[in-house]
Amino acid sequence: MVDTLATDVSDARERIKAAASRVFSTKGLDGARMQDIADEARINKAMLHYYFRNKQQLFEMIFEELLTRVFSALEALVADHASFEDRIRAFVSTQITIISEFPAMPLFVLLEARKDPELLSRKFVGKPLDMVRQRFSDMVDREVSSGRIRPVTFDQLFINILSLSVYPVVAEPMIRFVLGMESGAFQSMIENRKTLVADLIIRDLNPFSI
Amino acid sequence: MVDTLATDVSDARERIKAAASRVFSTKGLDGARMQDIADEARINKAMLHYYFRNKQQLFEMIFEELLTRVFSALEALVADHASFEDRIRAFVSTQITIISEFPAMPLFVLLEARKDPELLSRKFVGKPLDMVRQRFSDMVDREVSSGRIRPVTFDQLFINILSLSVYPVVAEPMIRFVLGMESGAFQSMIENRKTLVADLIIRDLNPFSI
DNA sequence: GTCTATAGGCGGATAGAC
DNA sequence: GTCTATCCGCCTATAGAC
Repeated sequence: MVDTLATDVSDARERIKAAASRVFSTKGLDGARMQDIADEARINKAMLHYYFRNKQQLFEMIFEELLTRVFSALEALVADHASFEDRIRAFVSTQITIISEFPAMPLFVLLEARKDPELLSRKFVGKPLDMVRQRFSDMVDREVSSGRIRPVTFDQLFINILSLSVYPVVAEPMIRFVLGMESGAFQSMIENRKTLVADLIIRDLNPFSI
Repeated sequence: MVDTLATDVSDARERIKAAASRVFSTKGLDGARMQDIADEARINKAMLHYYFRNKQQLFEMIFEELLTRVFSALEALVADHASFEDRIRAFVSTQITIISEFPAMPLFVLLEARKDPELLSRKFVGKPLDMVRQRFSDMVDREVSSGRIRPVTFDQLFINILSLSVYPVVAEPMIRFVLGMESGAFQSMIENRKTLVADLIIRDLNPFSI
């Protein structure tokens, strides 16, 4: 076992990061207790400060790693040579899968980004985000000008896809409360959305719709 | 001035509630400082404890009032005698307007609801939520069976409307970062969505779409 | 590297004068 | 009702033994 990329659960450092992901993403930065993270990682509280100088530094590391995963999903939009439709289907499905793993993650990311508006740009300078956006934006424009989809702005299309994919997972407590859903029903509803959302988006882009 | 319903800003109690709304909804329950709320309300910290026994009680009052406003918007869905389409348009527009006033509110509502899963049901028992849902659900079913809209489940329709309306406002920091938007551009984009989202939903319900 | 014990401070809450 | 001063617990962080 010399796989340096694999997450080694026996490694304290990796256990801490996994524990911190869970605790931060459910309780937020302020609500999280170093003791909670230590317990979750089956480690002494003092060891947290041995591996990571302080809470803020631990948080920023987790923050960055979570977002890197999310952003890398964007590459499904430009990476391979699939059709426009298939790219959207892949993106929706990936996005829902990732968010489902840490459903509260967008909550704390957005809360912290609001408290510290520079956080995002501080952590993600020089990442290939602009390029991905540009390429997907161009792709949308090509589809529009060739008449394969109806005229839409890239921005609104992107926001629609993200909203329909991410929000339902994040808003689980509210949705289950308002619609009176059990946990199982909620989960299969989310599962359905991996295709349902893509269907909606594709249908909406059809140039021959009303 | 004997209007007991109007919010009297000279009344300390009302100033505190307004201040607490702002502070809680931007910093969350744990991140909010009683001192911040006191400053924002231009009042002494001790007075907070005079008017509201403790932080938790102040929080629960704000929580309940914010959610009551959101839920009451649901009544746009069933209240008057407008057409199905107009009800959806009214609901989308109202929802975006309310959320825009306290954009971070869903963040802290959802975060707290996750930390304390009983919170929602504890605070909202006996409210006319079930009735509104039932009436709107029936309405959807009638539209479907009469062939005026294509077959959809009420649940997924509701979730789509909510996601498209609420999430973009909530996710402002992320959207502006990824799409490189200035504050002004973002706001007019949101304003556009008041009709754009309704258009999308209505178009999607058309039984003669592809 | 691991752990115990403890420092140190922040922030919620209260006492008590006015 | 309003304010100052202060208490006290909780939680981050570190010192220091092993």
